[in-house]
Amino acid sequence: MADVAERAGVSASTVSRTLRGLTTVSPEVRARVEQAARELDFAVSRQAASLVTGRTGTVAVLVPTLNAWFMGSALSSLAPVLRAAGMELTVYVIPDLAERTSFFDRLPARRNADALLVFSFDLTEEETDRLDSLGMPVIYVSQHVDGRPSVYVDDVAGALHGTRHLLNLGHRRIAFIKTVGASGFSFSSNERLLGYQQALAEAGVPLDDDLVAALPVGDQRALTEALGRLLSLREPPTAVFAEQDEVAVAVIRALRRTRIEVPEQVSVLGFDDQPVADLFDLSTIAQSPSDIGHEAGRLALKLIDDSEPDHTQHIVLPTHLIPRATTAPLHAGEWEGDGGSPRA
Amino acid sequence: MADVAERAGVSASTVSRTLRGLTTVSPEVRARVEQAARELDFAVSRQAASLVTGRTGTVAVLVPTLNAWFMGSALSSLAPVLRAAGMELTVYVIPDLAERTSFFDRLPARRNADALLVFSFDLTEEETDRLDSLGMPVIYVSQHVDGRPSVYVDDVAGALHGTRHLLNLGHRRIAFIKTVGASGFSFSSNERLLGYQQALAEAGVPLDDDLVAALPVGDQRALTEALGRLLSLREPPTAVFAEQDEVAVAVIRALRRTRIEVPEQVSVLGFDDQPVADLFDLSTIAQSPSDIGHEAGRLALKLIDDSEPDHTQHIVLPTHLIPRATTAPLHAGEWEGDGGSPRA
DNA sequence: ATGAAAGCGCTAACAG
DNA sequence: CTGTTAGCGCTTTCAT
Repeated sequence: MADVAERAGVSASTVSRTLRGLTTVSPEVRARVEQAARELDFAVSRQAASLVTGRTGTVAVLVPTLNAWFMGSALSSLAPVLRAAGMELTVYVIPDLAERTSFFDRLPARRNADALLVFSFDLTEEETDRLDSLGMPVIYVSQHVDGRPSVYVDDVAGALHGTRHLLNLGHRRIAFIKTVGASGFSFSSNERLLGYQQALAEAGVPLDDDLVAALPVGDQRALTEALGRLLSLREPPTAVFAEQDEVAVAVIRALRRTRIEVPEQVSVLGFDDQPVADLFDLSTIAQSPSDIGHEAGRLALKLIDDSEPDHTQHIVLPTHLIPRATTAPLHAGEWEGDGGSPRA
Repeated sequence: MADVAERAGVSASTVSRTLRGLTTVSPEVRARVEQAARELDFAVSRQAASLVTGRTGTVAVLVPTLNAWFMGSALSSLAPVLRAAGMELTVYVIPDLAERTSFFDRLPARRNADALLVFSFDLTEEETDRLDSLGMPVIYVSQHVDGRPSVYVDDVAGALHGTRHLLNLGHRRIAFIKTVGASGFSFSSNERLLGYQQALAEAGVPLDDDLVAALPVGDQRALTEALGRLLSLREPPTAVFAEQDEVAVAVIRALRRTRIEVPEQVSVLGFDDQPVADLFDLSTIAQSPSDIGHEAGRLALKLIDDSEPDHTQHIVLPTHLIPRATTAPLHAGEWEGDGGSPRA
């Protein structure tokens, strides 16, 4: 910066003021400085700047993985929001318990970011408390944490609408497949199960624990077993609501492999509306991770600027049903429904 | 840090030495300092440290998007490599031309990272030159750039093997579907086309431009049109080699919609081995983005430490054919092949 | 093995 | 509107 100052024939302060866009610089001086800076390919060192401002110009995100549709979409739309505000994005990927422990132990984000966005983790209260000690706004994304700012979709309503859709099609025996994350990571499972149960209750359909399965996403064997359990019930389900599209697709493939037709004999409904849902013509509950990312970014910027950190913000985004080809009226199929005609 | 020093009853220098793991600290003092640091939840400010060391402790990556299988996998495996070395990961997402221009204009990474990893961009020579001026190692990932360190898979060999596989199955009319990225971003298209052509040449099969189509990924309409062109050729292809799994899957869906059986009538081969390939039982050429990410990370760390930046490193990773259910011998189908029996 | 002192590059008062 | 001065929190000589 001294070089630029010398070249422009001004003091370092003036260069600083110019480069930060302060208005208290005369046009001609500004021009000289900008030219000098350009000629020298000068860029301000965030390091040095933040040393004195106390702000790092960086937003950190904590994610379980980057290798997932949700994270990819959310971060892809979070990034431009930050960029537009001149902020950098640094990413902490915490794929397993060991890394998780180490992260919460050392809190490397401390002093190295102005805000932290925590994605999709099912945190213990201890961990949340620990994050409170970070000395920066912490925003919880895709999860509701009481008393802390969060951005998430209304999972209960989503699952409620999905289940209603199946009920409206005449289904009464509706299975629900929960996803249990590996090593303590969880998604919005519980909320979605709640929505499912709520819909059944309001329709007067009795809950049946046998219809609820929980399995790790991507575990083919567990899925097959769970499906086997469902199909061998005295009253097997005529519809399956999977809490994630990926699982729904696996269900479809497994059923078709057994020559059980979807949706003629069993309807299948997913949740997410990932690209794969379209490829499989999967009916599903759509959520928009890019909206989530966008909102989370805006909220982060706001909280960074806010001097009043008291008013806890909750941003709840909507979901909506995308009816495609894997859900159909009960009687359209030939499976034995309540009153339908049995089949060989 | 002064607080820690006071609490441990030592000087700031000693705290610094301890926290950086230097050996020149007596065990007892080390213990005192570590305890004090822990009690005060102290974390070193990278900002202040880098001001004097000249190193930021950060690796930057430049990606066109995060919303893609390749990036997600690569970054998910890059991250732990950096973490293990105590480095942070900052991400620049450049989704469009405007952001691209602005990035190369301002080069925000300057002075704010110790190395830059450039993913999957088809850079102009001007841009590459500009990056050279960054004053840090720049590593090109998933692309070969002459004279600069890069990490990529052998696309030529991959496409060569894929095409050979189809040739070995008896196919002679093999279409190739290239992908053209939006707004100047390109993937390894050209290399793959080259491998395809090479395989045909070595088998003595004449090249036919009519069999090569180029379309933007995700453009349903363009795909349908391209397919229409292929299917209305005097000698239509009996196999389609798509340069990306996503396109291959779209091809399969389009063909089946028209009641053209895959692979009985037309074989389809992809490239990548994304999860969706497995879901569609797609034969494909596998590449491993996680290996790429891993190697890129290691290379970055190495170049950061190296004082000798002369020996340009190129890391070329292998691909391999994953034969699944969408490629089959020519005569297994009923389409009119060269000598096959025509069908109604 | 430890401490004292200097200074990394910048911004924030404060003068003028 | 611009320059001067004093640090921000750390690492690094250089002593001891």
